[in-house]
Parts: sequence; structure tokens; C-alpha cells
Amino acid sequence: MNAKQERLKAIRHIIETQDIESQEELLQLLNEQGYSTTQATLSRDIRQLKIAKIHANGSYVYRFPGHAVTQQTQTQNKSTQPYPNIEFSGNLAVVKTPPGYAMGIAYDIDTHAPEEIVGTIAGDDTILIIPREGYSRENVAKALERFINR
Amino acid sequence: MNAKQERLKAIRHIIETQDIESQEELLQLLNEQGYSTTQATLSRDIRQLKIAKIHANGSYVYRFPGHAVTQQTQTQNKSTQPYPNIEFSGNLAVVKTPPGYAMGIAYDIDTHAPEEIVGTIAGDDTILIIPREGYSRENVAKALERFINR
DNA sequence: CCCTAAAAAGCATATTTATTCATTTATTTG
DNA sequence: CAAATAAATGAATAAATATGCTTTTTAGGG
Repeated sequence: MNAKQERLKAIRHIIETQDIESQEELLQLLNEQGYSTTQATLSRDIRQLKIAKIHANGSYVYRFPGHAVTQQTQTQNKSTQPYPNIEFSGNLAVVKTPPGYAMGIAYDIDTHAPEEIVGTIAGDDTILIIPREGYSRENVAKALERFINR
Repeated sequence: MNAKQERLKAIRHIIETQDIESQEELLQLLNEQGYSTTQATLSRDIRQLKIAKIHANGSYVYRFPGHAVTQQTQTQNKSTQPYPNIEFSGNLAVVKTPPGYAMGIAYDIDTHAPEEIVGTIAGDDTILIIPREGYSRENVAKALERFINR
């Protein structure tokens, strides 16, 4: 196994086992393990390994992005959000309204009961929408459109 | 909605819909949309939103890390329920309060609108919290901490 | 309203990371 | 094996990002 491969392996191992905050820090650890290299090379290695510097409670940590990130990259255009008042989370949708309006609008939605909606729960300025199974976010957003644009 | 929240929303949208390679690039897009700010502020926004710069076929792209990354981070220090008033179920969180307090506390959460929360709905002694996608339970619990410890 | 404390933002700059260019080392091929 | 070519690396530096400090803005309480 050549030098580079060994180093990459060492890097992978370090990244997986501890919290590295900078390339300098990684460099030092590698030096202690007998790998002699420079920050420039680490920058290239990290790019090659597709290691990302992510944010964790205030500070920074190098991590291998999990599947999800890659997936997200592929699906990126699906999450476009054309209805600014509606936001989805899991199987639910949340509609924000001006204060005091939520109950009224939710009542409208309930009484007109679009096929896409199982039910709603309203607070003061927030409506929780429970979509019917089998409808996409897009479907639900479309169904809600006429109630929330006014 | 205040300026910062609007900007964060715009950033979120941009990050989700296109490939941003640097904060300068993002800055320019925001300027074109009428947001006037600086790179320094973007750096802080990006940290707050926990957006990561990841590697994609040779170049760099800003992305929301998916669940996997965050989960990995948080699994390490998964201790016995540190927030006794919050309980999670699926993608939802439920906060129990003393009787009559739920609306008030929910109002506080809504008005301070932590990035991690899409919205809340309160009864008398129970608040339903709808977390924003991409945030771990730990993230959400941390964000709620200051509202429920009192 | 006005005052105060906290949050947000800007500017300047430190820090970190990526890249260019020159050089060395490894690999292939005739 | 020697020459040719590609891959890897380092040093220096450019580019990108984060942060300390200060000012401005905002929100909340009287």
C-alpha cells in the first residue's frame, strides 16, 4: 500500500473517531502518528474523501456526510417551496397566518374539506394540517392555495 | 417577520434550489433579491442554519446536511433524557407545561421563532411542536431549552 | 413614548482552506 | 533500463470564511 493510501486511511480513521475542527489540527495528529505532510495535501485529501466541515453546536467538525446528504443532493429540486406560507415537516403541513386568523381559516378549510386534507388543528396564528395519505406535498399545497392566499 | 428571519428564509430557499459555491455568490444573489448584507453576516447565518459546504464532483456546494449527519453526531452523546419536559414522537415534539401555561409559552416560542421550529400549537397544558426538517431531536430540544426551563 | 438590554450587522482583520506553480516521485511503455 | 508521462507533494499565496470589536437596530418594560 502506498503512502497516499495509507494516509487517506489514517485520515478516515481519525475523522471517524474524533472531532477535528481544522486541517491544522488534523495535520498535527497525523504528524504524531508519523505521517509527514502539509496542509495543502490535506486539503486535497479531504476533498477527495468528500469529507465535509459541518456545524455542531457552535463549533466546527469534519465528518463524512451520511447517505442523506447525498440523497438530498440528488433530490435537490424536489424541495422547492413555491407556497411561502406553507411548510412541510414529515407527513404534516404547517400554515402560518396573521395573528388571530388561524381558527377562521382552518374552519374554512375544514368545511370545504378538500379531498387532500384529513383535518386541521388551529392555534392563534398557526394551522396544523394533516394531509390524507397518498397525496404529495405538491397536491396538498395546491389544495390549500385558495384558502391561504387572501 | 423581521429582516433577519426573512433573510434566513431566502437563504434556505436559495440553498435548496440551486448550487451555491461560495458565500460571495450567495451574497450576490441576495443582493439581487433586494437583501443588503455582508459576507460576515452570511457566515453567521450559515452557521446558524447549520448549512455545510460539501464536496460534489470536484467543486463545492452549500447544502443542508440530511438527518444522517446530524444523527451521527448526536448518537454519540445520547444520554438518558436530558429534557424532562419534552418528549418526541415521530417528527413531533410535545412539551408539557403547568396548567394554563401552554399558550403563553407557545407564544414565546413562536415570537422568538428559533430556526429549528416550524410552528407550535398549544392547548392548556400541552404544546405540540412541529420541528423543521433537517434538525435532530437534540437540536430541537436545545432550541426549546430556554423557553421551558422556568 | 423613552429608556435599557439584547440582538443584529458592519468593518476590519485573523484564521482557515484552496490553488498555482515548481519540483519530486512513481508508473508506464518501447 | 531509459525516456516519457502521469501522479503526488510542498512552498507560497490567493481565496474564502470566521471573528473581535464597535455601532446600529430592535424588542420589551416602565
